[in-house]
Amino acid sequence: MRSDARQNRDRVLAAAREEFTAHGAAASLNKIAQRAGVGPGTLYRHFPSAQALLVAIITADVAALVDHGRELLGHPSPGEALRIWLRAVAVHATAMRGLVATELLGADPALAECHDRIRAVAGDLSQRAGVRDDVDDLLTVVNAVAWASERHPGDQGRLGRLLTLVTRGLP
Amino acid sequence: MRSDARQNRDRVLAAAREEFTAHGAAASLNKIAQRAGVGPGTLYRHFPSAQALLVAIITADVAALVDHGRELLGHPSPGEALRIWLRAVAVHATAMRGLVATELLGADPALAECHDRIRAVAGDLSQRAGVRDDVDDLLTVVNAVAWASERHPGDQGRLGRLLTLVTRGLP
DNA sequence: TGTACATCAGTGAACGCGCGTTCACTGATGTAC
DNA sequence: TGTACATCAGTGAACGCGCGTTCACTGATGTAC
Repeated sequence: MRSDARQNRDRVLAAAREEFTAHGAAASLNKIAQRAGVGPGTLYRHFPSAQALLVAIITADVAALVDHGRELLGHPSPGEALRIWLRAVAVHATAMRGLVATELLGADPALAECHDRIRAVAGDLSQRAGVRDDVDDLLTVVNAVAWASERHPGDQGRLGRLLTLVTRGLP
Repeated sequence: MRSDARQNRDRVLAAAREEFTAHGAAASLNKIAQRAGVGPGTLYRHFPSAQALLVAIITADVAALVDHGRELLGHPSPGEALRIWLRAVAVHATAMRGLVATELLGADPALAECHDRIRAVAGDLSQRAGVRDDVDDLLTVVNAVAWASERHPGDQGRLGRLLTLVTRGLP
């Protein structure tokens, strides 16, 4: 890839991250291009749709999350490891303003793979901690709580309290 | 109020309920008017903004919810009463596609009153059940779970499972 | 190292679209007699 | 009961707006010599 192209691609990705964080699903592609300092055509050259943009952002986040989870498999306290990782998942979800699961992200195969990778790690950590709940249910609750706590940006401790509330029933 | 005006107002409200349920915050006022069989001007005559529409819908729902909660104060099992009512809250939230807390519903005083009334009932039921968590946190979690389970319409039992998961730590 | 040029990325005005919203006009309602 | 009329609700074409998206054109890059 040509050097200017890579640079613009990176700038678009950074701008998209900011816009999605600020406006969630209501983010505008024209504004992302404007914020990145490129024409709308340039954005489309790199990402044919808003979904493609999101996929690129989320794929990177998920890779980091999966690595983190794998490391936590060696944590001395399995229950604690699960809680730490679920919190990291929540923070990731928060950064995208609940977009993780919005309609925008319908049927993209790359996202399905992201989901599978997250679920696999969640499954490993859960099993090690002796949790018997459905892994999807657990992740859904964590995402839901993340989404909810985003909407009270003034209340810093809320995410922590909500996570404590919902994970209190775990072993 | 003139009889035709009341009839149209009711039809707009019914149409709005359907559109908000189907499309959440992305519902279109023009489409609501169309569905109700009135011109857009008629909608505006009754409700000057989307927020006014939502306030009218939610106020009615909340009144029913509060009545239900008051009745449950006489339930023989306080813990069970709280669970039943939280489930009703979740179902109400589900009907509005997570709109209950969207930006659309910013600073309307009528909504603040709705919130206060819900919180009061939640507080009474919680106290009776010996729950020591912050009432707002509890309601937030329930709303979050409702929001999350909406997005899996195929999975009927999900809402119940999620509620069980998050209320398992309660007395 | 210097230059010519093919390639491909970037540009941004312009398009069609559906949105929220308005307002001059029409018409139904309900009242006064 | 019947009629005239004032009131106010309903209409819907039209407006401006910002959106996603396109495409003919410009210009930067990197390579071949």
